[in-house]
Amino acid sequence: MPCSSIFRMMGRMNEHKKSLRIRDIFQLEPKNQEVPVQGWIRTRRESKQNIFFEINDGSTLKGIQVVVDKENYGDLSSLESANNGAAVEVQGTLVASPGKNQRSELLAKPEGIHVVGDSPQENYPLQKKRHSFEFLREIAHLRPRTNTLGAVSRVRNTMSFAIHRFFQERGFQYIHTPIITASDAEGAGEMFQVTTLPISDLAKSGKSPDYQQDFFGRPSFLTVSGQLEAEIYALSMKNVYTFGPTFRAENSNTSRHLAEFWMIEPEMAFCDIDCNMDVAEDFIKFILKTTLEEREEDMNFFNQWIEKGILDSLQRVSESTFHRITYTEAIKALEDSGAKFDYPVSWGMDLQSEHEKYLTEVVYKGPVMVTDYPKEIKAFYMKLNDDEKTVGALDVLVPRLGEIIGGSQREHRKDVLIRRIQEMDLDPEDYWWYIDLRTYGTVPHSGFGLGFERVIQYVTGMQNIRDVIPFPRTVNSAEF
RNA sequence: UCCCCUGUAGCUCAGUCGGUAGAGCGGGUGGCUGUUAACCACUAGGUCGGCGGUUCGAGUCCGUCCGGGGGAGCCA
Repeated sequence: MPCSSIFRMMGRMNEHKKSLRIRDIFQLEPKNQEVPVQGWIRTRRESKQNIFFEINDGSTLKGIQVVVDKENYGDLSSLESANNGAAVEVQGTLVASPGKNQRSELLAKPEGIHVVGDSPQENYPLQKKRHSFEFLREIAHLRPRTNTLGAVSRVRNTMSFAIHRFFQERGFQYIHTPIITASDAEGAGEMFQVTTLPISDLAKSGKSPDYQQDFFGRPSFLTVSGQLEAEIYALSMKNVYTFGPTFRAENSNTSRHLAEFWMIEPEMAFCDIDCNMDVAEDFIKFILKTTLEEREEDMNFFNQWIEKGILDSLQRVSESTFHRITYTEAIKALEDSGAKFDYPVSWGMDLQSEHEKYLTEVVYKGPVMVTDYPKEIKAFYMKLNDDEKTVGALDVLVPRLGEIIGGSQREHRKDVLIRRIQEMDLDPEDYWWYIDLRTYGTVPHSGFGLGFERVIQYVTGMQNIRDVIPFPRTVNSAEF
């Protein structure tokens, strides 16, 4: 181990004098040194001479084996409550393990195991076997103690930091865009209303609400996107990104939707659609590589138990060059394929998920970036192309998941922007500050958004989005 | 929101033609073993999601409500 790691580890030890994390202990050469451990018991097995515990503290997938030598331990009755789920502190010595499945293990010192909090076995819900994810969702307060949810949690943490690192290393500023917005015209889906008006009383009285009496003096909502605000900062900081919670009140109950999710939205000034694609491609590859490198144990677990072959698949994508095609070329490729689709292909339609999958999995066998969609099926703020028919939209499609990124070059020409707002039957007055940015120092700029949980699903292979966020909020579900 | 599936022991499920309930795991007890999803034996554990209907009789058939899952749409 390099000196720097040892110093870091000693630093951690001094901060938390009582124990090392199990991840750090596994890095040590076993030579009978004293090592304290704090964690929760995953399994207990007993033999004639020994009791074996596996202790997990969340720092690794596999816990450390603690061995009790029954003859020399002393009072064994204190271990009666050392059962699955119990919190324990262990004083032991680190020794090489004669067993097959671990390099080192902890030999408990006499009376060296202290049960801090016991765990009655009659009703402890977590058993030493596979549980359904549906069941685990009902015990979201205990599910991070399982192998899968623990691995998801560590991968999620690593990916969060990889995302920040990607942008920070490239000089992007992290911008905190507002959670509450008074604009209901962002057009990205149903919004949750935020109010301090006494709605129960209003309902009884039958009166309609007077929003001038509401907290902000006007209707307000939870944000569905930080993009418009991110554009403000991009037009002064050049490169910025947001990474925060986002809310959609859609009544959709699927394995890919949440009412509350985390979204990443970079926004770059002096950046056209090609520049946008460069950043998006580098971004995806960076996250994949970092996760594969830094979470090897967890990723092997997903590869074995959740989605066979996912390691190879992610590795390939992280080293590939993404295909770049226009919407028009995509439509032609689908038409020429001769494949039968539930939704027939024609220019002007939006690509359905079956089409996206066909493009990535059959036609190009890898990630595809599709640009220049018909203006009718995209938002008003996307830059109108010279053909007046298409806009500078960008979708990044990957095998297995489909669309992972949606973005565009933004319309930076004031007159065109106003015209597009009017064409969409929106009121330019509502966007006065957005238009103002096109009056003072406007510049071509671009950005994209991606749902953090979707990316975690893609990387882990987890089927249901509710299992990659600690506390999922969906229709009729906000327990915990 | 639409379509399909599903609800039986703490968990995962079986339950035939309508005749008052079964397995594995988990729990408890005992045994065996440097064990590792440990193993073996015994044992306890059920208002079959709720309500209503058909029937001599409903876990089983019908209606309805509630919960869960999958797919679609929409999206991230």
